[in-house]
Amino acid sequence: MASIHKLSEQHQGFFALVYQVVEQIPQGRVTTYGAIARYLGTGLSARMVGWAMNAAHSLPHIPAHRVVNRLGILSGKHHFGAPDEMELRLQVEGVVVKHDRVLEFDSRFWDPALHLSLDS
DNA sequence: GTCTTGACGTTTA
DNA sequence: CTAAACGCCAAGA
Repeated sequence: MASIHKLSEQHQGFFALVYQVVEQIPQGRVTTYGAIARYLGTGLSARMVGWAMNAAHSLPHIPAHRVVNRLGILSGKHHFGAPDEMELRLQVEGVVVKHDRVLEFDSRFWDPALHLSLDS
C-alpha cells in the first residue's frame, strides 16, 4: 500500500492560497489577479489565479466579483449566472462600475500585501 | 507524449 | 482604441 495522494495536497494548496486571499478582500474593495499572484509568489502567473477562481465558482463564500484585472475591468462577468451579476454585486457594495469598468479603481484597489502588515 | 485554451500582464506597433 | 506577441502554469482533448 505504498500509494499516496500527495498530488491532492498540492492541488488543494494552490486553490487554498488563492481562496484565503480572496476571502479577506474587504467589502467595497477590489483586487487584481496579478496582485494575488504576486502575493503568493511571482512563480505563479496571474492566469493561474483566474483559473483557480473558475474552480472557486463552486464555493459560495468566495467573492469572485471583487477580483478584476489590472485595468479594473470585470473580465469574469461572463462566468457568473448572469452577465450583469458581477457588476450588480459590486454596485451594492458601494463600488461604482461603468461600462464594465471600476471607477476610481486606484482608490478601490486592495492589495493583499497590505493585509500582511496588519495580520499575522 | 503534443497541442490548444484560459476570469492575466506587459510590451510593441 | 485594436491587434499581435511573449511569458507564465495547469487542465483537457
